[in-house]
Amino acid sequence: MSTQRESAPNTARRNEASRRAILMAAFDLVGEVGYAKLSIEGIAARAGVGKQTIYRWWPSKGAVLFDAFLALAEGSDDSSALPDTGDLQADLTTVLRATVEEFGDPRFDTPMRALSTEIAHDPALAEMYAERLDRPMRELKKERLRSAQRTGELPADLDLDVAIDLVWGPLHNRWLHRSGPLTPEYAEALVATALNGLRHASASE
Amino acid sequence: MSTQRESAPNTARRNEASRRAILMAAFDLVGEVGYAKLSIEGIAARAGVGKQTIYRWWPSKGAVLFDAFLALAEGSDDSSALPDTGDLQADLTTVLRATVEEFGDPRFDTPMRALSTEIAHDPALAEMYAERLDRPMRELKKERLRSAQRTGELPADLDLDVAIDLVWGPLHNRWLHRSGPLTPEYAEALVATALNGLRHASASE
Amino acid sequence: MSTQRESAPNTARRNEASRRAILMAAFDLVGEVGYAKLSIEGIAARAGVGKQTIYRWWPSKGAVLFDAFLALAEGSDDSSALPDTGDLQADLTTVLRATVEEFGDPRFDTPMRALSTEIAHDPALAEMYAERLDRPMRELKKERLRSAQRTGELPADLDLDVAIDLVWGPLHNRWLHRSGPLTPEYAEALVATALNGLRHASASE
Amino acid sequence: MSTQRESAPNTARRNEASRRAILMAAFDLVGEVGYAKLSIEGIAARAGVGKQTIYRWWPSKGAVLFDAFLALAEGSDDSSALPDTGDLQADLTTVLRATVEEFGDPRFDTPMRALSTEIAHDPALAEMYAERLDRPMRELKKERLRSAQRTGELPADLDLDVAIDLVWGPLHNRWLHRSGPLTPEYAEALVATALNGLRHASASE
DNA sequence: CTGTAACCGAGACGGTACGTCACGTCTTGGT
DNA sequence: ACCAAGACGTGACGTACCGTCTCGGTTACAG
Repeated sequence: MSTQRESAPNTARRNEASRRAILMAAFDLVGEVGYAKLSIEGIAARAGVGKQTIYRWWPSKGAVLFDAFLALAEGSDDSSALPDTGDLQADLTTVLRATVEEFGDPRFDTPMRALSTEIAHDPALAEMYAERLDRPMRELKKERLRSAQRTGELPADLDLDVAIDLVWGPLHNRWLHRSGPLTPEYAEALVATALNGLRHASASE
Repeated sequence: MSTQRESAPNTARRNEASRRAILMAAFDLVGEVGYAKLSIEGIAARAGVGKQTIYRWWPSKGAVLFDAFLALAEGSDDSSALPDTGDLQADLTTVLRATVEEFGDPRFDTPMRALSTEIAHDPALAEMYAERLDRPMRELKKERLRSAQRTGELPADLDLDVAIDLVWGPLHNRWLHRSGPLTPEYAEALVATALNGLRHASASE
Repeated sequence: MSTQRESAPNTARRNEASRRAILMAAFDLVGEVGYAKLSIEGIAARAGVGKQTIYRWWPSKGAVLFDAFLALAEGSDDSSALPDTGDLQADLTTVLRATVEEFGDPRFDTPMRALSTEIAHDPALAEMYAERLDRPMRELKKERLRSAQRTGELPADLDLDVAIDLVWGPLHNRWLHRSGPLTPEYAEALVATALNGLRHASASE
Repeated sequence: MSTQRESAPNTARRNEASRRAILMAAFDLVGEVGYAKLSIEGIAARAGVGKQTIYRWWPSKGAVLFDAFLALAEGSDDSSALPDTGDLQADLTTVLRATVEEFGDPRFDTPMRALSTEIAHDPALAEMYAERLDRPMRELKKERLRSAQRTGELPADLDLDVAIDLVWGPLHNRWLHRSGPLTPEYAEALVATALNGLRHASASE
């Protein structure tokens, strides 16, 4: 017996060139005109492709964009581990400072923002995002924290998911909602405070 | 000196009934059909109002929705202070647990999500949000933290903005991106870890 | 009590310039590209009008074309009577020869053909055609035949509808189906044979 | 010598089952959904055939339909002669009454209408129609008229093409354009008037 | 107490994009 | 080689809303 999906298109016959052109067009366009003005028609036109070819393979504008990100992520060396000098606070600060810088680059800011908000509205997309993009990155972060647990820098019983949320959550939040300036200093303060806790905030010095 | 907007409509002549009908229709509709399918035409029809009446007073769909929230917030007793029993961790846990519950209510979830993502794309709206909705709530939170500083529960030199981000950021983040289960236990762990810091996470017990 | 048509658009607010531009564009286009390749989009583009403006006022491509003909017919002096020299055969021959010539003109042939076949498929359109275009012309023809009845050229008890069909039907038929050459000679033979009957076909000479 | 069409497919290898399925599907579908909504895709799907198999053998939708008619006509006994009792008027009345009845049957009306209008727009098709379907029927009619010429019922110098047009043209016209009721009485009046001529219309009695 | 001007509902308008359908061409794999 | 299946680029469909623009009707201030 085989898994029988209703009228699922035959992936074997798929045109790889069109697929790539669509993904590239989607990524480029979202950076140029923003997510709100991104249209399937626009993507199709830019990619030199029929609209139906998009509708055949993706359920929504957001799904296309997501795949575009995925292709990009898989193409890059995102699989590289976080720095591990033995000094957790220094390493985290380095990473968050880099993230701050990345957020400041419009070429990343616009499409990332689009993906973030699209995910907020589409649970199916959120699931895909969690599985394919968030989980691998989260695993890298966990690895660094586990290393810190091994050296005794962090307690062994620390809930790593909470820990990661505590360090990266506020940063992502401030970026997405523009609820405050996104500076290297903020990244430093965040790491320091998260590591030491509110009660001992000045202990880092 | 007064800010002179070009051909600004005369607020005095404004029809209050229409304004309220529009705000109510916007809020109701966003809960029924979601933000993406919310349309000015739909709001106008539901409110029994001409489209022009909306375009006359609001620059965008998001602005209408924002005003709808504002009206709701001002109508409620959101201005009440956070609980202050003298035990900061207990009080914050109470507050975050309530927030978790609120996020679980679809009547709040859908419109709030809409506002959140709209803000992410519209800096002007973000500014309004920061000013009119976020700042007052943040002030209440700061007040509670200052109280804790006075009693010595928190260091006097703690950066309260970072502190607030550290406690509420991860929660809001997990809600918006559905990056994990939103449970009371998570709220508790968050408060405990944030207060004690990652290095001393088990010190709260 | 008033006649309550369901969601009928308010004719009063109608833009007359757009209406005329649409009609003209439709007529021109059908002559240029033929009925099969005539599209609402094309008409709208040529007329400088939104598609919705067409859909708002006409139920179908054929209805637009029909109105275009109607406007043309009303604009011209089609209301002029048929010639009446006292010699019925001569007069009918004159008229049919003119019709043959008209059918040979591509500027009339293409759109007329389009209207004719559209009518064949759409009973509602057929009704409109019968009422607005065919009936007036038929009345003019009847008038000429009645005059012949008065002078004794035709019997008083002749069924004029059958008579008209007999004279014009074959011509229209041969034109539409291209079932034979459309010549002045054919027009002459037709009139002679119809007037004298098959049994006495040579009696006209 | 044979007419050599460029890259004509090898008729020998043709799948007869597919051909018949296509023709049947085309005929059935045109009766079900009408000519306008008849599509190659629909025919292919209904016939269980690839689209290419249709495009390989027919140049257009109309050509398929025409072949479907042809197959039907050749399958039936349309080659039978018209009745010849010696009374021309009676015989023609019988034939036209039968035709009137046929036109009233939706199973014939819809596809016939489709073919008729398609012919009006496509000269190539018209030529095929004239050759393959119209000419044989016209020959049968002429045969009956020649018989009447032999018995002296009709003049020997009568133009038979004009005569046939005069009798059948008005009927076909009224059917196609719905320009009046299609009744047995109309058939009778038509025959009588055509035979006797307008000038002696009452002479048949 | 009465213009008159702004606001109001309604909705037509020129547009853009939607998501679907069918076109005619093409490629793949099976017989 | 022909066939079924169906992906492809193309283009039109008919619908939904966009934001702008009259159109009368109705307030509410100004002369």
